[in-house]
Amino acid sequence: MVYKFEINANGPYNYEHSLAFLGRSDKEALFQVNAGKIFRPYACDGVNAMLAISGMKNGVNVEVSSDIISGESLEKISAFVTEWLDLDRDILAFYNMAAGDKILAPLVDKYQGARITCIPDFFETFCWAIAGQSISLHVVYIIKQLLVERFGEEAQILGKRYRMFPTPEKISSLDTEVLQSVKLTRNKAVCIKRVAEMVAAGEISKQMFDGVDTKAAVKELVKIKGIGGWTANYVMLRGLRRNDAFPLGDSGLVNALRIQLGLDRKPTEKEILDFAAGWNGWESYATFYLWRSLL
DNA sequence: ATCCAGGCTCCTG
DNA sequence: CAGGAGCATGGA
Repeated sequence: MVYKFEINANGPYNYEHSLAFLGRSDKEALFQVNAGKIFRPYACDGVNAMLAISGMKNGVNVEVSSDIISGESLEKISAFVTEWLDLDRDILAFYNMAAGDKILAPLVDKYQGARITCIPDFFETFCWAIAGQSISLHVVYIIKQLLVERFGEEAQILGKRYRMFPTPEKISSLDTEVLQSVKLTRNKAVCIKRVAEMVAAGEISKQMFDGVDTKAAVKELVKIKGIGGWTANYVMLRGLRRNDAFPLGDSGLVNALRIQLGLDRKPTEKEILDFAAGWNGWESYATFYLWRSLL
């Protein structure tokens, strides 16, 4: 059966920007972009379905194909898509701030309606961020593919088999040597295993950071060996959907700024903080729009 | 070949 | 405390 519903974004939204970001790699393991539609196998709490997402004015259409599905499950799927594409965030305040900023003004004009592509799964966010330290995006996609293929659980959807992102329980059960075999450095393998243990044991969770400001949350996360300022802020940005996460030193951020400002060298961290002085509270979206400028 | 990728730890002076 | 090597891998 196919169930259809719409999700309206909270404020400006242009689906084309979601497509551009989601379709940036042909190595993506968890979903597919094809002819303007996003196809994603979904398996959660015993509900298996294929999602087909397409754009509409200021929102998306979602088609859910599944053998059986409850209204409650459809609501969960709606919440999942909303979180993934960041459809519920009120971004008008960001636009108001950006309009007066010499770096951001042209970007919000050019990429009107672009929203951060978030990562709804808390553990997956960590894996992506940790794996992505100091290597090119291309290689992170390869690592993600290996993680999913080798350690992800299978889900049966409409007669076909798909693999989901590995659970923290599964990853925590692996020897670090095994984890290293998916092109992770030893430190990254140890760190991912540790985070897997912590998530599986409930020592860290999204809910735990409810009401905790971003700087304090970052301070907690960097206590974990292998997680530094960049990784913690990245998790805050894409996983916990904070407005004010700022992955300083991020190579994409640095390069985008260099290009936007026409510099013949990379801006220093001090200079970046200076540029960002007026972004107060919207560093996440500022960073994402700069990333968007590199696609 | 050499350098750099959406970094972090550890060691040195 | 700043500075630099080492880590894994693939692309330019």
